[in-house]
Amino acid sequence: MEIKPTESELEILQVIWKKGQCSVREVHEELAKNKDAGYTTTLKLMQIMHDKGLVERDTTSKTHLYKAIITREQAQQTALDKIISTVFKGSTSELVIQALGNHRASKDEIDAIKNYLQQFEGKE
Amino acid sequence: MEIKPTESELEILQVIWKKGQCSVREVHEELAKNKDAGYTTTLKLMQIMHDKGLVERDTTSKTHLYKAIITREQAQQTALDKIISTVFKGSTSELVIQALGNHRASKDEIDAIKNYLQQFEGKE
DNA sequence: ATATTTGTACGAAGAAATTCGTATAACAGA
DNA sequence: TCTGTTATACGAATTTCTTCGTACAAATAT
Repeated sequence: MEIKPTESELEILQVIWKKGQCSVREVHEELAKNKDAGYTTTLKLMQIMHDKGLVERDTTSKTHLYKAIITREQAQQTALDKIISTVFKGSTSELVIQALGNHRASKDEIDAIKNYLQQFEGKE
Repeated sequence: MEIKPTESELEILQVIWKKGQCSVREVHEELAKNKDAGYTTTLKLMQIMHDKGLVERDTTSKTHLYKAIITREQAQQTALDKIISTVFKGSTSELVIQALGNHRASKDEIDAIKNYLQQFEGKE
């Protein structure tokens, strides 16, 4: 099963992931902070996402509540796989280095990564 | 100036980046290995890319030769920026860790990264 | 009770990306 | 020369994504 949320769907998923569960209204309010689109646009997108199986919803009360089916990790993986193969020639390390180099990762971030890499020590 | 190649444009750019310069035919043959689309489709896409300023071309001979204007690094950066903001909550380290964790980077890749991180030692 | 607000459903317009057919020019070989 | 091949140009159909208007049901307030 192919799960590749579109750009707009990803914006919506972000809100749902953050809140855990929410109504169209909540998602819309959140998006409205940065974007400018009508309420029914958000509604329609969420309905489509439901059709596609990206989200599930609780329709017991009038205001439906949406939850994500696809996890943030899955979406991250899909996104990574795609760009690693399309722009990084399949090289994970190139991606990592480019990410660290141009995004000026903070000391904390660098530390987190160094720490993470520790676990590979034994395998060398 | 916004430079965001589409999915198909990226596939084409990959070939051009690899070969440095090439004809529509060459790009098409390369794409045909994995994909199944007509020659004129590739041609049309490359013409559009030219209109958009993603590629430049030498039209002195009958067979036009295309070169990339946008560099692989630019495309990498654009792609990274996008996914870091849309699925990684703005966190570069999360992206790095996810990339290392799920792509089973090889020992060589891990080494390359560790090596790269050395340069941050002084800053700690 | 009835008017207003708040919600879903859904068709369809609009925009962007992709695909392809056809016309036509340049070239190469018989 | 004329025939087949290889190119580009370009209009247009298709598909996918996004946006919005309108209809109508449910809840709320007056």
